[in-house]
Amino acid sequence: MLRISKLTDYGTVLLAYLAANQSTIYSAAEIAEATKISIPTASKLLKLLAKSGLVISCRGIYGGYQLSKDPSKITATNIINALEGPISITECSGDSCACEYENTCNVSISWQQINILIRDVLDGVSLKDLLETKGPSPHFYQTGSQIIVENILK
Amino acid sequence: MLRISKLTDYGTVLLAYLAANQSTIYSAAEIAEATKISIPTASKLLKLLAKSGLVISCRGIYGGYQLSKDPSKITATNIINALEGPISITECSGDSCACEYENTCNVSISWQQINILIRDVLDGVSLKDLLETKGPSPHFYQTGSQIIVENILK
DNA sequence: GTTAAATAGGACTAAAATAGTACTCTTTTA
DNA sequence: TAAAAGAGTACTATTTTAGTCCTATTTAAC
Repeated sequence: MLRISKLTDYGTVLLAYLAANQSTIYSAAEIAEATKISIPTASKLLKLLAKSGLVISCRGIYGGYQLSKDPSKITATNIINALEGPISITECSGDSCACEYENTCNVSISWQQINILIRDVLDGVSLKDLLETKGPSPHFYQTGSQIIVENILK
Repeated sequence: MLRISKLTDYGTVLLAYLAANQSTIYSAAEIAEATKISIPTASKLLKLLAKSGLVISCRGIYGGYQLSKDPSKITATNIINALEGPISITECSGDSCACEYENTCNVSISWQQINILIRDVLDGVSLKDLLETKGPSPHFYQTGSQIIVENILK
C-alpha cells in the first residue's frame, strides 16, 4: 500500500483552502465548514501544521490561521513531516536501530536508501503543484547533488 | 511515515535468503529458522510470494520454495505488490473513487500523480540492488516516457 | 478589569489495519 | 499408504490511526 494517512490528505485540503486566500486569516471553524472536515479534526490538524510552521496561528478573538509562506515553497515532504513525522520507509530508519537480526537485515539498510529516493521525489513537489489539478510538474534539477527528474508527467 | 509494513520487510529478508542459493529448494521451516522469522509468519509470507509468482513452490515431502527468477528481475514494486497489494498513496487511487468531497479533493488527484512517481522509483530498484548493502544504484532511463532518474546515490 | 472568541495542549475513546497463530485440506514421494 | 511438505482459510491479538473532548491560555473589544 505505502500510503499517506487520511489525516495527511485532510491536512492538504486544509492547506489548499488557505492557499486560495493567502492573506486572509480564517478561524478553524470556518475552515472546517468550508472543507467539510469536522471541527475537532480540522482543529487538531491545524494545530499540527502551526507547530511545524506551515501555517501561522493567531490566538484570541478574531484569531485564526493563515499560510506561512507561498504554496510553491511548501513541499509534500513538509506536509507529511508535519502530520506523520519524518518519512521513513522502515521502522529502523532512525539512528538508534537496535535491530536484533543484523545478520539478515542488511535489507533494511537498502530500504532506507529507497527512502531517500522517495523523499527526493516528494521534495520536488510543492503545495502549488498539488493544487494544479493537472498534477505536479516538478521538473526539478539538483544536478550538483543527487537527483535529476524532469518532465515527469505529460 | 509512509512506510512499508514489517511483513514486507520480513518478506524481503526471506527473498534475500533464497537469492543466496537460487537453485536450492528450501522448506519454509528451514528458511524460517535461518532468518529468525517465526514459522507461521514465514510460511504465510512465502505463500503470498508464491501466489504472486516471485517464488516457486513445490508441494509434497522434500518440497519447499525457490526464487522464480533472477534477483535483478524482481523489483521493489513486485515485492510490495505481492505483500501489501497495489501501491497507492491515497485511499481513492482506484478507479472507483466515489469521493463525496469532489469539490475540495482535487488534492487527492495530485497525490495519485505523486504515487506514479514513487512507483517509478520503486520499479527502478531490484532485489539484487536491495542485497548490495551499498544500496541501490538505479540509474534507469525511460526517456521516451516519463521519468529520468540517474546517479541517485553517490 | 471583564468577557467573549479563538488557539494550545493534552488526555481519552473508538475504529481500523497489521501482525501473528492455528487448524484443516491437498499434494507428493518413498 | 504414511509422512512431510505447501495451500487455504479463519481467527485472535496488537498496534496504529482516526476522531473527540476538556481545560488552559491568549487576545481584543467593551
